[in-house]
Amino acid sequence: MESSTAPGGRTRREATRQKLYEAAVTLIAEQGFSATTVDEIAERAGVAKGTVYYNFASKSVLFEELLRHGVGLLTASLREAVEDTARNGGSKVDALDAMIRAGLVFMDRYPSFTQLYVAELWRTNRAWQSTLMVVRQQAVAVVEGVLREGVDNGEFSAEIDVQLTAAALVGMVLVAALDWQAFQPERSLDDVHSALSRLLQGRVSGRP
Amino acid sequence: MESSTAPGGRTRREATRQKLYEAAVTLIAEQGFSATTVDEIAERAGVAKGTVYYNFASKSVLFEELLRHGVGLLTASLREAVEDTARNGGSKVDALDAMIRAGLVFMDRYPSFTQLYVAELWRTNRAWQSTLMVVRQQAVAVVEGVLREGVDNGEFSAEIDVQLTAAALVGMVLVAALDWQAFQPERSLDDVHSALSRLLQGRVSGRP
DNA sequence: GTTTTTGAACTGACTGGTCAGTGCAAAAAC
DNA sequence: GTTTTTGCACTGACCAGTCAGTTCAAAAAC
Repeated sequence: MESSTAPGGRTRREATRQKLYEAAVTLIAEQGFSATTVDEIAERAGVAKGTVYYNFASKSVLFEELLRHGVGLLTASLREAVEDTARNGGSKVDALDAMIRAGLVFMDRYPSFTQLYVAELWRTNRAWQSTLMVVRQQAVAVVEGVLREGVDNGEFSAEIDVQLTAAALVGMVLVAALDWQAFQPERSLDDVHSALSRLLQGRVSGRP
Repeated sequence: MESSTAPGGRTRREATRQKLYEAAVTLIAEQGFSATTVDEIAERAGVAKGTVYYNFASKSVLFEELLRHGVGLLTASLREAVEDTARNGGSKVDALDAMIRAGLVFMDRYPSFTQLYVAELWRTNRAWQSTLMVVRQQAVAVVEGVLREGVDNGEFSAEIDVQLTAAALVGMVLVAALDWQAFQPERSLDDVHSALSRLLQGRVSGRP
């Protein structure tokens, strides 16, 4: 049994799954999981309904794998940003700043995924609740790690609450990015980034 | 023929609507709008399904009025916080800090509403989209107002981006509060408040 | 020849919304 | 002060439509 590979090295099946992810992510971001029908997903992906069920056990499973896939990309991107600053001898604040930028870039590239993620994260009593917890923790842990290292090396106050501060930072970026997209999409990524940098470094009050 | 008033002076109808709001808010926060059935709402409120439609034109209308109701409470609370600090001769940073606290208190008291609001705010193509925009703006405008006044009186740097900064601040509080509730509910409100204060005032890096 | 996809038909559970009818307390009629 | 009327608030069985998931024979892709 050998899975034939398409030009890109992906199997045919993977290509189909990718199309289904892309179709599902925009539809679910717009309408929510329950309001999105499997027929719609299949139609937008340009495949037959039977194909959806050939590739995924159920609508929920498709969604769960989509979540894992997307957060995996984000986490990898955050980690890369941290490693880059470390390689260049940057401080921990630089690492946080690089992560803010990486987050903004991700949300700029995958706005639908971001919407969908925010919309589902704090729900309770849903089938994919545990999946969501796991992937969330993967991403937030990267931020927490940098904060902790900063505390250890004395760059950050020992009194900061790592967990809460990480959550607040993530929220800051998340909501600013969503507002940017929704209400002033003409702004550049650099604009948004510098506004958030300023806030991070406490340069809101006072001068320089 | 007079509309009978209950002990509190509220009409019977208003009492019923309140019960429906309360039932709807928790169910929709948990499951989302589409996944919540009118039958469920009626059952939890302890009324018949027909009563829902006697009091609201449709499921969507019930939801829209619920949104207006909830954000109205939040906005009032934020305004009050600002006025209190102004009365006591506080600075604009004090006003921001008071709003952070007011936001946390609100989210502590109405966690379900907060969940539901976040989950629906950035969706597109939904019936209540415009309602949501309006109420969001009411709330965010209070924050923007304080920032603008701070810039005018020189307390804040003239270079801050009022709109983006307001959004980021709101996001910071929102996400920190949701994470607090979801992942470490044992923490006190003061704990969370001081972590956010620290971040607001740029006391993360460095010492005191 | 094996894997994957197609597409249409079907099922059975569920859902938003409807509507004829009920209960009841205040008002009107007597 | 008793009887009758009024209309608001509520009820719950019912209906027409929708959707996730199944099935499968045939075709296409590899």
